[in-house]
Amino acid sequence: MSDAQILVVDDEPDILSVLVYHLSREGYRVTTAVNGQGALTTAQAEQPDLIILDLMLPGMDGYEVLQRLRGAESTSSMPVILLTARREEDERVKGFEVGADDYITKPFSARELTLRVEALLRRSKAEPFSTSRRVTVGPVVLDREAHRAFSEGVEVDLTRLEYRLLEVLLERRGRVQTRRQLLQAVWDTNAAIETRTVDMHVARLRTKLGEAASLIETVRGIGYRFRALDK
Amino acid sequence: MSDAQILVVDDEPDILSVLVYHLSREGYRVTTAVNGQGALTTAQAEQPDLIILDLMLPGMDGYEVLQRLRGAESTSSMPVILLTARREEDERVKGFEVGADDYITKPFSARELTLRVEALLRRSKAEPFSTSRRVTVGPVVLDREAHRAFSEGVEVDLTRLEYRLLEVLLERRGRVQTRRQLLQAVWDTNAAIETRTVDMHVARLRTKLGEAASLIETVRGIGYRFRALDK
DNA sequence: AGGGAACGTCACAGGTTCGTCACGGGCTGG
DNA sequence: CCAGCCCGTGACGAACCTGTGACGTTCCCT
Repeated sequence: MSDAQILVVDDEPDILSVLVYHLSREGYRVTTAVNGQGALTTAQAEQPDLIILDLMLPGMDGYEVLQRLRGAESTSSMPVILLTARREEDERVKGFEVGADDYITKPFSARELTLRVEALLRRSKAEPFSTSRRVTVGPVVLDREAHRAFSEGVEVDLTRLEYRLLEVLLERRGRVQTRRQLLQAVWDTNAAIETRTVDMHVARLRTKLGEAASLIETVRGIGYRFRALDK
Repeated sequence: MSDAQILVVDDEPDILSVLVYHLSREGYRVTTAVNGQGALTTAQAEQPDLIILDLMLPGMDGYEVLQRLRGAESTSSMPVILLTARREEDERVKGFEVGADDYITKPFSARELTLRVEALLRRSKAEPFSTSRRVTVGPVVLDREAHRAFSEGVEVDLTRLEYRLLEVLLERRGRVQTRRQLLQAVWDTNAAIETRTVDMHVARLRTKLGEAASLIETVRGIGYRFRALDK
């Protein structure tokens, strides 16, 4: 269904071949790398549309690869799915903070894999957010020029922080945002604020959004996510 | 679809050629410049309908180019799209304050590019404010030729600054204006004035406008906005 | 089912922002 | 030179915003 190119990074031959098999069968062009260094080089050279990255790699681990990807201009916005073992689940927070777009826990089913891949590719094709004057996500509309927000057609009166919080959640819709990430994005850099404060503002925002409140989903143990409603 | 002329300013040959290619394909006449000085000269000489300006330029950077464009009569109202590297969220604010109309972050897609170009050309084709002799927004009327203002049919006696402030707010109606932006627009270039002074003038203006005062909305923590009452 | 951790909600104090008043300096026209 | 109007600024109270502790509720794991 698609001719997108996907870079798969894993040092275990078994897993690698399973991934390649399923993705190829779905019609994706697949490139592989077996360590961090190779991943970085290939990402840079081939400019894939998506990267699937195992956390456990010999030498440079997945976090470091991800961090370096995010640091380089030409790869900073590439969608990345992290691949983790079940026992590494606690690590998810760390992964999201470094900039992962999604997670898959081993063992995974073929269906789960392709679902996530499709979702992420679809999203990255959506119109970019940062420069849009007017943003619409389901019943929620943001007029960034006027600095106004609407929910189901009616204007909602948001404070500065609430507005900014909504803006960030919309901009990264579909992706979980940890409390720390939200703090960093909404409150200016390293503010000395309790992460629980984020909860409070999410609650206030939800109240004001009315029916649309449920679009802000709580991801237990991690943070919050605005449900992606891509066409 | 259009025979508009676009000036593209970028010093990187790769990006420049990509831009030229896509824009030409859409039917635009494209002119190029590779540095700030050339951009200013060409903008002056060719009077393009739109300028796409990279922020990072050798010598004079994009901000300075933009500032000079805005300073010169013949180029002051040209629509400008800034081209920036990802990452710099802060730069966006700076850019808008200097007078950018839109932003595109690198890397960008062809679709994003043409969408923004079209949107901006469409917008600038709407009746330009600067040449209207008489402006009517709801109950407020500005006779720019006679330099007189009316609210609900009765003339209101405004001082020079009050008139200019109202003019700027009307010109950018619907959009939030920060105190700094208002200072820049109303008080000519970098006056050393407290931003709180703006509040005072808004207050005076509101008093004189009578019932229409509520059309000037306060956006807490940001600035002011004249409510948009389109036709 | 029980217990604990994570999350939602409430209330409130402190801080910030804004509207307004008052005042003085500066400019202008007579 | 004077009166009158503009205009910038400090002061202050009111309204609003916001961070936090406390407590209730939900969820998950064992």
